[in-house]
Amino acid sequence: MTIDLRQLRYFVTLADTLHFGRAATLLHISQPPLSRQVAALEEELCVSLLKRSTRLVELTAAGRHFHEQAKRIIAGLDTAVRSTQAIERGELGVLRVGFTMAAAWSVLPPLIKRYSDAFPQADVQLSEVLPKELNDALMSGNVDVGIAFPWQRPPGLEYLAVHTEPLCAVVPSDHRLAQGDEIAVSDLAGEPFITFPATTAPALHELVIGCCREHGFEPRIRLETHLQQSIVNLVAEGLGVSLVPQSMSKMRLAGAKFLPVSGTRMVEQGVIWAAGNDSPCLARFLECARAFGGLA
Amino acid sequence: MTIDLRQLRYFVTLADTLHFGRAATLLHISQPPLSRQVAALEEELCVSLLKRSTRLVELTAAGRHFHEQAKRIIAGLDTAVRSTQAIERGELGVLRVGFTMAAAWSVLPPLIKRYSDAFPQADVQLSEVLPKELNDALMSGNVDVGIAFPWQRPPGLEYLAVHTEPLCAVVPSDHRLAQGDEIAVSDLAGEPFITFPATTAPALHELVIGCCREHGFEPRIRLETHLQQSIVNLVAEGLGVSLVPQSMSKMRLAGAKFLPVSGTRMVEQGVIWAAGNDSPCLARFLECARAFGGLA
DNA sequence: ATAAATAAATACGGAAAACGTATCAATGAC
DNA sequence: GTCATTGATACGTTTTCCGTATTTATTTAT
Repeated sequence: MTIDLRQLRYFVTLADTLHFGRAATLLHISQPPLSRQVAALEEELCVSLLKRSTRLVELTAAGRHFHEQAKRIIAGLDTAVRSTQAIERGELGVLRVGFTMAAAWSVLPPLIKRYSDAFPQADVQLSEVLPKELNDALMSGNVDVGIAFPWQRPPGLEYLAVHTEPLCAVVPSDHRLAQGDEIAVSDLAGEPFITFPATTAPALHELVIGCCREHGFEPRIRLETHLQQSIVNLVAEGLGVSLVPQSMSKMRLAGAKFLPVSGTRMVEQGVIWAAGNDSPCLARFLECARAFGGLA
Repeated sequence: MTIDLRQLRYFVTLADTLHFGRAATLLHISQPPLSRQVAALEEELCVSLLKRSTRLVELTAAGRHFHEQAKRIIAGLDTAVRSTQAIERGELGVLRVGFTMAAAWSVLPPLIKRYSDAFPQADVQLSEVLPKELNDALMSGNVDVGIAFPWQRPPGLEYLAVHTEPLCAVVPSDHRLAQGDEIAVSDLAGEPFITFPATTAPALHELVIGCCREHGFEPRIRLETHLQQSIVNLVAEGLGVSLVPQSMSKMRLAGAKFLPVSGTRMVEQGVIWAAGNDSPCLARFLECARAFGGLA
């Protein structure tokens, strides 16, 4: 089958006008090639599509059907071209985002909103990943971009910081420190600590411990929990205190009080992606991330 | 947009194999034209579909999408070709059949069954028409073929007989004639007649009256009814007798008895169509009708 | 590190296809 | 009966496309 799209276009115009001369004019060709191409199409189909007389051209039943089909095919190609171009521009497609819980409380929502507003046709697939799993997910191509606290990243992964914030303390509401407004890190010396788990979030874990050591004491770690957000729950139960990213204070919970802390280290969140990933959606997302980081 | 189906076919094969040389072999061309056509396609789309190195060819995100779309378009053309050919052969399409009530009791069911069995994909649209309306419906193209008793037909309409049957008498069950098995037409002389209506079924009306006159009496017409099948109902109520096509005796009804009648005229049923109607479904149907008439 | 091999792109000459002008044939109007 | 209209056909020209040969780049093997 050697049917040509040109033959379909010619036939559709002819079927629309039912006049070889006028159809040829619309197609910006002369009449003879139109006659020939349509005849060739009928030959290839082994179907007579038109009933011709020198005075009148009309479609056969098969011609009417093929007219509809040809229009559908041409329109389908047109939409295929448009959608393909939209995909290359990154306006259409899928962006798989892997985020950590710490990011979910801070930078994730506004960043995703910015991107989704800019590219409403892109399909954003969010999935929570454990920090230690993020690198693998990025390298294997299971996610396009990670949003997380930076950690050791293997060659081939790029990083861009988009957000920094201080740590803050969270203490039980009936704790003596809960009376004041702002505390120092050293005020927490001797308190039982509930920390981010070293196994799944080693970066945040070390940040908190390093912050304490910088201020002259070794934190007494009482609990670690695999679910980061339950740190606040455990504090509210009176089991200890913790240092968490300030954005977690949005999680208002009876029994827990968040306090600003002077002189803490900063928590940084950023986007991580595979350098070899040429997904157009990723490129557009990174533009958003750069702009977002610029105004932070 | 001057995209060519050949370019789609070339691209699909290339995307399937991800190897210019092997794809060219599958397409029975050499490698350079394949490179050129694919490059031309990308040029026309303004989209890079493939990431090439001299060692490795892979699809971009846009290329993966266009691959799917191109396959869909090519498959769509293929089915369009097949269905168009099926339409020309008369295997697919619509056949609009206009039938009269007399035909519905005799020739219509087996003829339609024969046709539907032979062409199960054809869509048969049955509609009852009054005999006097049939010619107009055929000439205007509202129906493709009529099944009816033959009547005056204008030039441009063709007719083919497919079925003949005798008339039979229908009398009330308690009528004196209901005792015997077969009667003569003249036995009905003097009986009140219920006939086919002269206005809507003039041909059958005249057949019955002519049959009586042939046997030496003028029927005393008591009733005519626009609904032909109600003739039997009225006979069952004891209002009179009638001569109807024998096939109507399939309509078993308490109170009415059908009796063979010797020496009646024959009722003929046939198909009627417009000579200029080149519907392939009609052509196939007429072949069925000819075969059906041949074995009757 | 160098050489060989592999794969895609490019150059160029010839073949095939498509187009346009001119013409023919058929049909309907005056 | 003549003319105008319309689609098909003939033929020369232009364009496009293909195939062979070559180039370029990258990977593998020595």
